[in-house]
Amino acid sequence: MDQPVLAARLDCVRNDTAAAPVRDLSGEELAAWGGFLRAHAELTRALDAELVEAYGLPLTSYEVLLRLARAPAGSMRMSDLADSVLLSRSGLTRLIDRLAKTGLITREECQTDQRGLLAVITPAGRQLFRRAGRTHLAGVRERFLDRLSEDEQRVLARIWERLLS
Amino acid sequence: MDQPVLAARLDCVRNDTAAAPVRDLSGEELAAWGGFLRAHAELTRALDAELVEAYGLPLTSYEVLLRLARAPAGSMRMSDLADSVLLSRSGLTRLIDRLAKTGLITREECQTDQRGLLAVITPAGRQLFRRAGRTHLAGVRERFLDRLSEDEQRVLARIWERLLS
DNA sequence: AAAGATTGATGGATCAATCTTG
DNA sequence: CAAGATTGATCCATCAATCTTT
Repeated sequence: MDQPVLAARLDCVRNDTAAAPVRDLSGEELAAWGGFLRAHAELTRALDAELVEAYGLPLTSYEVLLRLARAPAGSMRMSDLADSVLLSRSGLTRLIDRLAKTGLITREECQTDQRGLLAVITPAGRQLFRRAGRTHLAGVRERFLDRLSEDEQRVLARIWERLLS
Repeated sequence: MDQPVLAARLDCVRNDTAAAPVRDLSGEELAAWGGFLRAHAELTRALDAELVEAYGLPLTSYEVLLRLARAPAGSMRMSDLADSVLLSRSGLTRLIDRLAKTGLITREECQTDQRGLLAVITPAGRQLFRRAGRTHLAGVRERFLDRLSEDEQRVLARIWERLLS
């Protein structure tokens, strides 16, 4: 059908036969960066599989339940929720659709602003969250936290804070 | 249509009204783990967008070009390639389809084993890889490596190695 | 039968366009 | 018109089933 994207892009970058001034990653740099990518991939894959296996609940859905369970009145505006779980608006809309279909979440109108909608966690949602939380926390501890010293945890926290600022 | 997954799963975990013996994450633990997730999400999102914007080349495709460019003869078996970029077999098949359609990769039969196929990077693929590599490395340095001390890089490398073993 | 690769069905995410309310 | 949310089209990944070669 299409495929024009790459072809088009190739045209705009003609003629750079000049030498490449790119220093490759050093061994240490590669270990720091590549390991980061690989560790994330393996951890999230394992944790997601674990939750799906035990409760049919993917990791992203768990994150949504987590935010709502922590929020006052168990509810949040759709936009805020989307931001907090790093999902697009439309992505969250459809995720909430799914969670609502299984009764873990309901939608409520927002009193102060008729445009807004609230996602609210149901009692069933809270119950599943509590159970899944046990599994999930155990997994995070076993695969991640328990393999780090307190010192290393502090170093990591400092690093993430710097990267995200 | 269906939705039976969650409902079914809820049934199998009846009756755990007992107290939850789950200690929540401490502040430091949360910072180490949550920051890890968040940093990964933001970094890969930005790096992917950068490559797509400049070359129409998503990050996963770039990774494939990288592996092939480094491999002897610019070629790898489909299975090995799939493993090395952490993709399922079928996922890789379709990704190679796309890359072949734009001329960055070709498929070749494997001489020693008629079952196998080789993915081979083309000259056009190498050229795009070189260009995209500059962009990508610069991005990784700017957003990640340059914000870490050498010491921190070493600590990270040690941690990833431990997590992945 | 097992291994390598592909295909069909489906899940889950995105962007762009749209609808409603402020 | 701007903001909140949803819908339509599409992209990218997975699992399960299949086909070929060993």
